Amino acid sequence: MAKPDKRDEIVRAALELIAENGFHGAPMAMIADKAGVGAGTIYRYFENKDVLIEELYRELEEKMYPVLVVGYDVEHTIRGRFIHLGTALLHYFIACPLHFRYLEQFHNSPYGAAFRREKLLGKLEKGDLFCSLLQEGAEQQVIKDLPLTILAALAFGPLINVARDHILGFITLDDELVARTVAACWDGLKR
Amino acid sequence: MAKPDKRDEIVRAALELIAENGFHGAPMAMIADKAGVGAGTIYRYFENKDVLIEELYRELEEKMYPVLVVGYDVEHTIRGRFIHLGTALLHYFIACPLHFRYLEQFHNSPYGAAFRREKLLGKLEKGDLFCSLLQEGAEQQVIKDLPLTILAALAFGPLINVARDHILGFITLDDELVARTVAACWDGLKR
DNA sequence: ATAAAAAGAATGAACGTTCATTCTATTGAT
DNA sequence: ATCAATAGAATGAACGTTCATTCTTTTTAT
Repeated sequence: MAKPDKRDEIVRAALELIAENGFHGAPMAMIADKAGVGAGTIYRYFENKDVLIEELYRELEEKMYPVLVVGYDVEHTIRGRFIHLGTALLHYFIACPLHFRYLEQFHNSPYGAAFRREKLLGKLEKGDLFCSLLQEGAEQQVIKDLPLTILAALAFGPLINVARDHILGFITLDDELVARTVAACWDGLKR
Repeated sequence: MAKPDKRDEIVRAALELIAENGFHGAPMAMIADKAGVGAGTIYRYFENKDVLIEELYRELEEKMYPVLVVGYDVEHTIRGRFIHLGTALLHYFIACPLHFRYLEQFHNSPYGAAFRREKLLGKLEKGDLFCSLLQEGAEQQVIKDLPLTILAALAFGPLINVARDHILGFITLDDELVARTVAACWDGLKR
C-alpha cells in the first residue's frame, strides 16, 4: 500500500471496464477517469495499454492460484482432487465475476492466442496443477486414455461454460448445482 | 450467380479476414481490398459493418444446419442421436475452420451477447435440435437431471474446446479421436 | 528552490462512412 | 446497325470521430 496507490486504482478501473465492456470498450481516457487520475499518469506506471493488459492478467492469475490450492491434498484420490479443484474453480469464478470476465476477454483475443503459444513451447507453470492431475490420472488408468488437450477440454469446457452462464444470469448456481456439475465432468473423464 | 457476384466476394473476404484476425483486425478498407472491390461498394450491399457481420453470421448458421441433420433419425436412441450430432458438429468444424473461427469471434463479442439474449426471450430455433434432444433425454431419465443450460455446457463445452485446439494446431483429430471425444461427452451427460 | 509526479490538452494515426464522380450496361432513336 | 442518352453500379478520396500516446503545464514534496 505504501507505494503504488494510484497504480492500484488504475488496475482496478481497468479490470472493471475491460471485464464489462471488452478491450475496445475501455479506452485509456475512460480508465483514467474511473481511476480518478490523469490520462498521462497511466503511462508513468505502464509503458502502454498492452503492458497494462498483460500485467493485469498476470496479477489475476497469481491471485487465483493460492485460492485453488487451499485444502488441496496430494494424498487424496484422483477423483477427490479433481472434485476439489473443479469446485474451487467454479466457486472462485462465482465469487469474482469480474476476474472471470477479464480472463475470458483476455483468452478470446490476440493476447490470449500469443499467450497460449508461449505456454506450449515453454513449461506448464499454472495449468500445472490441473494438467499434472489429469496426467497422473491417465497413468493410473483412472482417467480415460486420451491426449491431455482433450482431457483438459472435458474438464474445463463445461466448467467455464457454466460459470459464464451463471455470471450472465442465464442460470443461478448454488453449492449443490456446482457439486453436481463438477461430478458430471468427472463422469466424462473417468474410465 | 446471376446477381450478387460482388456481394459474394465481399462476404468471402469478410469471413476470411474476421475469422483470422477478429473484427478489429478486419477494417472495411481491407475487406474491400481482399474482395477486389471499392471501399464504397460494400455499402451498396450492406448498410454498415454491423449488418455485414450479422448477415454473415446468419449465412453460416444456415449452412451448418443441413449438414448436421443428414442422417439424423428421430427413431434412434437418445445416445445414438447425441453421438450423431456431436460427431457431425466436430467434423463440420474440422472441415470448415474458417466458419468455426468466425462463429467463435461472433459469440465472444457484443454481437454474441445481444444474440444470446434474444434467443432466451424468443423461441429456440437453431439450438433446437440439440436442446430438444437433451430435454427429451432428461425426461426419459437417460440423461442427468440438471438444468438444460448445464447439460448444454457438458455437451458443447468440450466439443468446442477440442475443435479450437485442433484448428489452432495444438492437437490433430482423426475420426477415432473425434468418436472417443464425443463418447466421453456422453459419459458426462448420461445418468 | 528543485525535482519528481500528475494532469489534461494536443497530436496524429486508424477507422467507418459518405459522396461527387466515373464507368458500364441498357435503352431508344434513327 | 449505330450511336446518343440514361440509369444505376462502382469507385476511392475526403470527412469526422475515436483512440492511444506524447507534450507542456501545474502541483506536490522535499
